[in-house]
Amino acid sequence: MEALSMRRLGATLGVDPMAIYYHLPGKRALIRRVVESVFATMSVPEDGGTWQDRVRAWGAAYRQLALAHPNLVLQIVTDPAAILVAAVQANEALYAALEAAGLPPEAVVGAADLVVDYVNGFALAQASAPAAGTESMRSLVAELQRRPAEAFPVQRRVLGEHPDVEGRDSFRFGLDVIIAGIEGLRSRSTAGRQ
Amino acid sequence: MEALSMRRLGATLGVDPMAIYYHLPGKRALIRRVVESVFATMSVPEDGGTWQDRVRAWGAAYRQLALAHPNLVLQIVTDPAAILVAAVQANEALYAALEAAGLPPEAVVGAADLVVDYVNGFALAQASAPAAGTESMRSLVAELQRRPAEAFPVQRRVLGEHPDVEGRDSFRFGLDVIIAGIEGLRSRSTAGRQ
DNA sequence: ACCTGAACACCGTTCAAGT
DNA sequence: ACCTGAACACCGTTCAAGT
Repeated sequence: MEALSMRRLGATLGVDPMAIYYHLPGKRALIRRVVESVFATMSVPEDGGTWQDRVRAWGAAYRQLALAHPNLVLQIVTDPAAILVAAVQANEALYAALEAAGLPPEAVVGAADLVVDYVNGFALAQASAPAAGTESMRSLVAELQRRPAEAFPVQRRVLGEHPDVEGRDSFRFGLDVIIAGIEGLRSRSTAGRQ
Repeated sequence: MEALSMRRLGATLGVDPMAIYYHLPGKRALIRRVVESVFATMSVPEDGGTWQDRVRAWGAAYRQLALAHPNLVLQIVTDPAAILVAAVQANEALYAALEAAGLPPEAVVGAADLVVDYVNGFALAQASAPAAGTESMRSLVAELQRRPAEAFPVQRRVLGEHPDVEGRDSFRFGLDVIIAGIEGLRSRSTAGRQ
């Protein structure tokens, strides 16, 4: 996706590449516009279900968006202004779900950042995964085998014992662990039970 | 840090830029070598303390490395082969800590991926933060004010009520929530208590 | 074995000029 | 108001050639 160059864009528009500079101040501005319009696309079902389900729904929506537009996450994470645009657009539903969990404001912010950072990290790892599927599990094992036999014993042991990693959804797994952690926060911060 | 170009590297080595191609097959190979040598630098104290402390120590070490070499995380996450090199190097200590927590192998893998994805997401967000300090909190508020007043009500409310976000370490906060979530996994997967 | 230099096919961005 | 074209200062990589 260096396919998006000013010159190529100009070419596919059948226009002199430099015409773009009349409409936008530069390439970063172009990317910000793309980010903005893609995130306007992200629809996460408001309300309905527990706050846990709403966080999961948010995660699923973000992930779907990242899958539909690989490299986009990279562009976002690379440009402070794009981060802002994306964050403001996407965070609303997430904040709402976490507020519904009964968290105090600073915990809502902290928990939302955690979820966003995780989801971005996951999306990036997945975007540049060698082959889809086992999410680089096989290649990790292969890399280990290329190293001296006595190195990295724990990874060898754990990965040697690994059962079918095929069948599991590691995104969902991570998100569920995070949600469990947030549940702990909740009981710590609320006086009674709710 | 597009400062690392083959031509510039050649120049600072006082050598024809193309001489590099005799030693390495291309720029990606160069970056992989850099990643490899930087990660060889990452030292996380083996043993000592609870598994929770060891996970925190690992997180702190990774974070320090990311702070010392901003853009590096971006290069890693951008190149499948670099991911492998970095993962194999860094994951050993993390796997060891999670194994010590008494998790079954597939949970060790899942939890390690979660921690790594979070830490990468955090590092990337921080690397391109506009101004250090509040971690883009101020600019998020500013961005909100540039939008129509009726938009994004939840974010306005929560961020309006936010107390001193200055004083808190949001990396540590997120990591602790994750650790709490992993503790939940543990009690679910072990027969007795340990 | 190691380095050089010219060349190729690209970039983003500027600036003066055209309609 | 909107587009063009030449130019500038870069990229990564190839390939034949030098020592």
